[in-house]
Amino acid sequence: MAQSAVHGLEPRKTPVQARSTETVEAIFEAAIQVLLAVGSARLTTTRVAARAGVSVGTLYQYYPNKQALLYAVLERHLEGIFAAVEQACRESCSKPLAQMSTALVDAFVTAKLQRTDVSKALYAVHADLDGARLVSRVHQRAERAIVAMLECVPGIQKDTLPFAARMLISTMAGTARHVLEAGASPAAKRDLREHLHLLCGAYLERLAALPWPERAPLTMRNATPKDGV
Amino acid sequence: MAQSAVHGLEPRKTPVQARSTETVEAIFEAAIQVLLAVGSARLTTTRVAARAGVSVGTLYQYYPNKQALLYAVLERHLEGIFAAVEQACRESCSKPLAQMSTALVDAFVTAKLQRTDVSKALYAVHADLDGARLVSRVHQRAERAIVAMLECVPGIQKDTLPFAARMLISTMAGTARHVLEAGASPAAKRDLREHLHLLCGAYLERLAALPWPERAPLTMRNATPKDGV
DNA sequence: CGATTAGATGAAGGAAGCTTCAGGTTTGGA
DNA sequence: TCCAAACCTGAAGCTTCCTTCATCTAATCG
Repeated sequence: MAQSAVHGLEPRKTPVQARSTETVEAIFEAAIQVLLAVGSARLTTTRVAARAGVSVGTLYQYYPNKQALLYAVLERHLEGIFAAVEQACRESCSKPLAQMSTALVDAFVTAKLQRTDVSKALYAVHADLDGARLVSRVHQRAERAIVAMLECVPGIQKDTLPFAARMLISTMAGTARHVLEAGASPAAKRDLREHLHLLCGAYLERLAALPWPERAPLTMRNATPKDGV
Repeated sequence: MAQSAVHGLEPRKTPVQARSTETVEAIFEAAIQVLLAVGSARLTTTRVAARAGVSVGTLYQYYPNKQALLYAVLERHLEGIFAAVEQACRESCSKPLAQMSTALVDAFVTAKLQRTDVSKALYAVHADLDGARLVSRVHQRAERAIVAMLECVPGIQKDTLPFAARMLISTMAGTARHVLEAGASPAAKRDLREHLHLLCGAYLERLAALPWPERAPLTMRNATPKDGV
């Protein structure tokens, strides 16, 4: 279950009896509810506890502090999304490039837009926590999966793949965020998916068609002036 | 100077004498300094005032509250970046598609990565303030500029342009954010620029090559199953 | 050179909310 | 049944920080 690699955010105590297992889950769900109801800025531990039907003290028995609680929520959310991405990558390994792209985009978009409200609310949490570290950890797994998938493409430049994977992830994340923060109308959701198909498809095909350089790959160490695409 | 369209964030008093003009600027700069020094979460009005060499009371004479101050900082930052983008669009109107893409990417990347530390620190501010509204206002201007530029491309589907422009902006913003939050090494900066050239170039060329549909544009109302890119 | 306006001060009020802990209740096994 | 461990309670301590305002100094003008 992906050990939290951040100090001070580990659960304080692990539930033993069934009663407390339910309590912990109730607190977790309540955190999401409160997030949706009043937003990240006005989310307080007391409010979360009240919503969960327990007292604050109980909350602090399982989460050492407010951050830890929010961290757990964010973590589960991200895990869900990138698990979907990883699976799509695994399943598309032997397929043609265009289908890889489509599968990747569809997996991400579907997962990310499943619970529009939650996705949106969690952007604020991400900032509070300095979620960058968590995000980068989760992204890294997705990145590896994408690289593994793309390595199956014949003739592709392998050394560009890690950064290309990061580009794909951050492009999908960035555009989705934009759509979410703008309200995520049904039309926008549809457009997002279709344009991402175009965008990622075109990018990957161009990457695959890139000529093999003699000595200087795309990520070159020796500075030569850039001239055009 | 782009009237702040958000209530309660307007300056409380406008400097009249030269002395106070300097004070206001000092406070503004101090806010950035403190942001870089201790981060958004630990930025307090007292700290900012101290760094500016004035007392808290003075700060509150010009900024009605802490948010207003941070809003001003974020606003100037975004204005700077998207002014560069707008200019690039204006200058590339008659050029070929590939050069449009390159100019757009270069303008954005150069502006955004100019002050890596500031860009990075402001992500937290964006969240505190619900900067989404501000961002969308600034993005809208950039979007219009991009659309105007792309409309010069012969044979391109005009009705896809607004969303395409949003895709370009949010792609650039998303990938840049990723690079910034990962530390923005020189290598990553270089890769970002070059991959954005590939990505945006490929996307735009594909958009331009899109066949004109009979009745159903890309944003179609009647659901037909998707089959491949 | 007064009078008036602009600008600056910073101690203190006050709100908000995280976290603790001393003491109660429930559970489950012996 | 009885006890120890698990679990729960919630008032209160404590910290942090935003914001105000009565008061003081500096600039400007007739």
